Amino acid sequence: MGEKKQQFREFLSRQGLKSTRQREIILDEFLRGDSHLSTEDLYLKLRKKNPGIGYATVYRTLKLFSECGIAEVRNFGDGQTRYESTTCEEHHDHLICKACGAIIEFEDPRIEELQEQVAKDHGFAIVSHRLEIFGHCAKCLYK
Amino acid sequence: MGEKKQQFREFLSRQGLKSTRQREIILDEFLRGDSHLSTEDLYLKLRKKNPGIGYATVYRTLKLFSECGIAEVRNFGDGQTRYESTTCEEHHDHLICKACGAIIEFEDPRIEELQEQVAKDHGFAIVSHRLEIFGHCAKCLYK
DNA sequence: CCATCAATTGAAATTGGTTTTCAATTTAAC
DNA sequence: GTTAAATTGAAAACCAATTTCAATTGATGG
Repeated sequence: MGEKKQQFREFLSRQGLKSTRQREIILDEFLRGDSHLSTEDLYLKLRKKNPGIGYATVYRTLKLFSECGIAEVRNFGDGQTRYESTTCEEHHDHLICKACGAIIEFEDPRIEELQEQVAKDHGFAIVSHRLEIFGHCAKCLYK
Repeated sequence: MGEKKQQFREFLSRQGLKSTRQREIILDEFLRGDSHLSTEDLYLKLRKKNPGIGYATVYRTLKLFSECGIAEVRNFGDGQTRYESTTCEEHHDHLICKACGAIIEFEDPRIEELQEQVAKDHGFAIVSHRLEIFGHCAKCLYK
C-alpha cells in the first residue's frame, strides 16, 4: 500500500497542495477499510479514533483521492456516493443484491471486448464504463 | 401511444388513485418529449404551456409513471434523475458523451447473454442491470 | 344531480447528501 | 523563525427531491 501513499503525496506536491495530518489519517483509514465505502461510513469510522476530524474534510479528501487516481467514484442508486480504492488489477463490475445490499465484484474480459466493439460501431471512444447487475444473491435466494 | 395512457389509467384505478387534469397533461408531455428527460427539463417544458403546474406534482407524477411501468429511472451521475419512456423493444444500454452530453442507445444480446452467465456463476438471480459507457462521441472526436 | 369523502394539488417548508464560507490554524518555503 | 498560501472544522448554504398542509378536485353512492 506504500505506493498509494507515495502516489498521493506526489499528486499533492504536483498540485501545490499540502500534506497534512488529516489527509494522512484519512488515507490510512481508506486503504485499510472495505472497498465500496460510502463517505458517511468512512467518516464514522474515522470519528471513532479521531474525534476532531470534520465532515467537510472527509468529503474534500475523498474527492482528492479520486482526482489523484487512487480512488474511483461509485454510485449504486441509494443517494450515497461511494469511493472504491483502485487496484492494479483489471477493471471490474458489480453484482448488487437488492435484498441484503451485498456487493460482489466480477470481471469478464469478453464483456469488455464486446463493449469496445459496440463503441467502435458508433465511432465512440471509451473513457470509462460501468456495469451494474441488480438482483438477489445466492444467500438471499435460499433463505 | 394510446396504450401507454390506457396502462396508466388502469394503474391508477387499480391503486385507488384518481385521474386528474395534471396527470394527463404531464403524461402527454412525457410521451411527446425526448427520452432521457430530467425532471427539471420536463417541469420547464410543462410550465410554458401550463403555468399552474407545480414542481412537486411533476416529481410525484413521474414517480407514478415508474411504478406503473411506463417509465424507467436513469441516473447518469450528474445529480439529476432522468425518466425514460419504456418501449416495447429490447432492453438497451447507453453511450454517454462526456463532451456534449449526447446519449446514444444501443443493445447487444451477446452482452446480455454474458451477464446471465456471470450471474449464474455466482448463484445470482438478475432482476435488472445497467451498462453505461462514458467517453467521446464521433462528433466531438472530429472537431 | 348532488353530497360526501378520500385523493390531489401547489406553495412553502423540510430533508439529506454534499459543498461552500470564513476565521483560525497549520504547512512549506524562504 | 517569518511569511504567505493552503487547510481545517463548524456552521451556513446548496440543491434535488420529498413532505406538509390547507384548499381544491374527482369519484362514488345515494
